[in-house]
Amino acid sequence: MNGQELLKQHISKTATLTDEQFDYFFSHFTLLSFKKGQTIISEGDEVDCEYFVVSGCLKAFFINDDIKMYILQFAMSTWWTSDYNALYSHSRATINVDCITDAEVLCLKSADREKLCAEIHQVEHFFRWRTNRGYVASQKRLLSFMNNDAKKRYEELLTLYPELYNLVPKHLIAAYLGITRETLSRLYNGR
Amino acid sequence: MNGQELLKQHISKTATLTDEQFDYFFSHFTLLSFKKGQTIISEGDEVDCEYFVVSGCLKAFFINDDIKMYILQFAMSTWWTSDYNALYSHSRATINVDCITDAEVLCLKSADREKLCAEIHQVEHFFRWRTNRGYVASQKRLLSFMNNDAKKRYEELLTLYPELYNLVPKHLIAAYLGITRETLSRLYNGR
DNA sequence: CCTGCGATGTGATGTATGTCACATAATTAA
DNA sequence: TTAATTATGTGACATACATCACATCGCAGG
Repeated sequence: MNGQELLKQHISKTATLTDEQFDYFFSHFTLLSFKKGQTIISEGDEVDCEYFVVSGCLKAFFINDDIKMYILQFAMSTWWTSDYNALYSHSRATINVDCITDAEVLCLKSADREKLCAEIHQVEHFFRWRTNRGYVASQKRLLSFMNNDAKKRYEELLTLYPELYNLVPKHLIAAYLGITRETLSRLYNGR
Repeated sequence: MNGQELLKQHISKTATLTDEQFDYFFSHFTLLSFKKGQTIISEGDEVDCEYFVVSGCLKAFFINDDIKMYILQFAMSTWWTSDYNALYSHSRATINVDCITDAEVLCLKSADREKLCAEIHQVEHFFRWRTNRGYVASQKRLLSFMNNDAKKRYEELLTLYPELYNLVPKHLIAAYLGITRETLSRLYNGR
C-alpha cells in the first residue's frame, strides 16, 4: 500500500474526513526515503516535524553521559514518531531518531499540524486520540518497568510486537528494555 | 480560588472560550468533596469520569499480585486524573485513585467530554494539548527510570514538586519512585 | 575471497536495591 | 489520655542486574 492510502486508512479509524479534506490534509505531507542507519533527528537539532512511518522501522532513543543508549520507542508502519518534547516546547532535540532498516516516512511540519488542527475540527480530533493512545501506552510501559523484572518485560515486548524479534538486533531490544545486552543474552539462554 | 475560576484560568492558558462557552462547558462538571483516605476509583469499577483537582492531593496507583503499590501519578490543584486506560478502552479500572488529603474535585463524564469536544472546537484543542503534556511528561519519567538510579530520581522528584516533601508520607514517595520505603530511607540518611 | 567490525555469548566479580525482622516515632481513633 | 495503628529507621542477608574482559560468529565492503 502506498503512503497516501496507508495514512488515509489510518486516520479513518479515528476521524471522518471527506475526500477533499483528506487530500488537502495529505498535501501538507512530504514523502522521504531513508537508508538503514540514516539519521532523521539528531540531538541538538531544531525539531519542526513529526513523522508517520509508511514502511521500515525507526528507533527514537536517548544517549546519556556514559554513552549508553535507551530506546524510547520503535516505530514501524502506521506509527508516528518525533521528539515530542522538543516539538511541543520549541526546544532543541534531546533524543535521536534513526533508521533500523530502510524506511519511508511522511513528514508533517508542526506549524502545518497546528494549522490543520485549527482549520479542520476532525483533524484535531484525530490528533487528540492519537496522543491519548500514546499516553496510555506510555503509562502501561512505566507500570511494567516498576512492576516486572527484565525477563517479564522481554516476554511482554515480544508478545506485543512479535515482529521485532527478527527485525531488530538484540542489543537494541536490550536498550528498549533498559538492560544491558549481556543481561538480555542471559535471560533466554539459561543463566 | 473556587473551582470554576480555577478551571477557567487553567483552560484559558491553552484554549480561547467565550464566557458563554465556558459557562456551558462548566455546567457539565460536578463538584465533589472527599475526605483524606477516601477512594474515588477502585480496581474493577466501571470508569466513566475524569477529575480536575481543585484542592488537595490525590494518588493514582496500581496494586500488583504481591500487594505492592506503585504510584502512577500524584494529582494536585489543576491536575487531571483518572484511569485513562479504562476510560478510553471502556474497560474496567485496573488502577485506583484515592485521596492523600481532603480534596475537592470537578468531575467530568467521559460522554460529556466527547460531546463538548465535538460541539466546541476549542475544547477539543484544549484536551489535545493537555494530553500532549501528559504524554511528554510520561516519556520523561520513563527515561528517568531507565537512566537514573533511585537517588537521582528522588532528587528529581523533589526539584520538580517540592511541595510533595511535606505533603505526602515517604512510603508513598517510594511507591512513586518504584523502590521500597527502606531503600528510600537509606537514600537520605547516609547509608 | 578475505578482512574487519558489529553482534552475540559467557565467566568473574561488583553494586544497587529488595526482603525480612525488629525497634521506635508519630498519628489517629476511642 | 490511652490504645491502636501507621509511618519510619536500621541491621543482616539475598538477588537481579551491571561491569569488564575476552571469545566467537556472521556479515558487509574492499
